[in-house]
Amino acid sequence: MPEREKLTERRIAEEALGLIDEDGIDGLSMRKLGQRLGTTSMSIYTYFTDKEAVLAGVAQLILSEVDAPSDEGLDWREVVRRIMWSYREVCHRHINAAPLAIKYPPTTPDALAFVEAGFRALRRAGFDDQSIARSYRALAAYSFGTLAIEMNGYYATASAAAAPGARRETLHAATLDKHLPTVAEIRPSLAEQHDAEEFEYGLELILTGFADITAAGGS
Amino acid sequence: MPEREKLTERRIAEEALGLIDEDGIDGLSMRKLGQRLGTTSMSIYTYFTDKEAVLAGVAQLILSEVDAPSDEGLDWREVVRRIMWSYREVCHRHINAAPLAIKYPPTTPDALAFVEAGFRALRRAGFDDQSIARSYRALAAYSFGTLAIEMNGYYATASAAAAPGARRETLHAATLDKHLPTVAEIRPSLAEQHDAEEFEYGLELILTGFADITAAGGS
DNA sequence: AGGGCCGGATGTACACTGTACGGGCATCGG
DNA sequence: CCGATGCCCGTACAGTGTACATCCGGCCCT
Repeated sequence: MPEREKLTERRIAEEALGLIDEDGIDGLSMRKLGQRLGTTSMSIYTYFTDKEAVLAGVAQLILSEVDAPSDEGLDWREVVRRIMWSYREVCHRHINAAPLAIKYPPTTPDALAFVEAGFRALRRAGFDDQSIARSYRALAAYSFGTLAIEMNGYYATASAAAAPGARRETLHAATLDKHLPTVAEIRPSLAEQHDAEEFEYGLELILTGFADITAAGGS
Repeated sequence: MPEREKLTERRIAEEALGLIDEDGIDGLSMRKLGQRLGTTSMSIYTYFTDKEAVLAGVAQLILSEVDAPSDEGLDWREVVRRIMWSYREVCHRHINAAPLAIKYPPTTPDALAFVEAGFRALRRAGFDDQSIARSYRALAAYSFGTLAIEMNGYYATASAAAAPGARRETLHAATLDKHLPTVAEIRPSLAEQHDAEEFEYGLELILTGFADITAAGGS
């Protein structure tokens, strides 16, 4: 009831993000969102065509939180590093909403700010258009994948007793892992990985690869 | 009606996959699945605790389709290449179900077969446990991210008129892209990328990085 | 000032979802 | 022959997204 502020596309997305932060992405229903805004679910449809559109709006919101460093006097590598780490930080802070940042590309100016910053840095470093596009794609792929792994505790569930929901065929760790000896051997090393370290490892690996591009002379 | 075959965890997962292939992941409902199996929705709960468990089962199913090359006489790079390309091919063939392959790690022996093959190849090439875990993670991250990008036509929607579902604030391409000049410049290059080529580019980049690990002597 | 209008907000209704619960069934061990 | 034990299914319930019709409040035009 206190929420009698005027309804706004922005405000709706913010409140939706709050709800997702608390209850997860499936916990967001139009009715709950309407209630949280002090109205009903149908009011939202004045500003968004769909529930999907609301989700896309939430994605824009969190993407706009990513740092967009001005590249004055910064090595292009450093600019990319800052963007990537900031992206990761933002998605971890809104971990429940992270799938949205993966699914919906940045489209609004605010959400595109960090992309612009990255592109500009690469351009100043002498990358041609195609190399920039390529690098963007590789970096996006890497961060998406990293998030996907870090989210559901990928390796945690992987190490758990297999086939969690299946009622039959629970494979006994001891006996059946002898059909997959190497998997059994490596599992512990997977479990004890540190997310941040591994993220850095892969990121630097990619940056090194890019450096070779520029060394080879761009196009 | 013709479907009076005995109900089975496997058969349920297969039929669910078929339904997802046709109608997408949201098009799968327990009722439709039951009907397709010749029974009702509730019968499924004898074999799976949840709808989620069914989805995890579908994931195992498609993961088990990935090639698991025997590494006899193959360079480890070639083994990894085959696995990665096969993984990509399988996920593209079941493009609607691909998010499941990302969300649920392989747990059943069949689904783990390709992981075992990859691990074995790396081990024979002299990678220690930690390096194998690292490489697995990096490769998984890359393929997940690649899929995420290739799935929803990431760059296609990115290039489309912005904020598709929002009723207000459609940003006019010409005028507002002057606030994001570099983005505007690069967009065409993004649009004309070829998925397979870019996948190969990134994959080879990663493999080269791994080679440096082994050259440096493993640990 | 009065009347028309129109866009934002909402109430109701419908088709559909996942699944808890309780009963029916056939098969098998005693 | 009698239980009993899995498999199967029918019903019921709470909750979902949203189409559609309605309402209300402020603006413009005459």
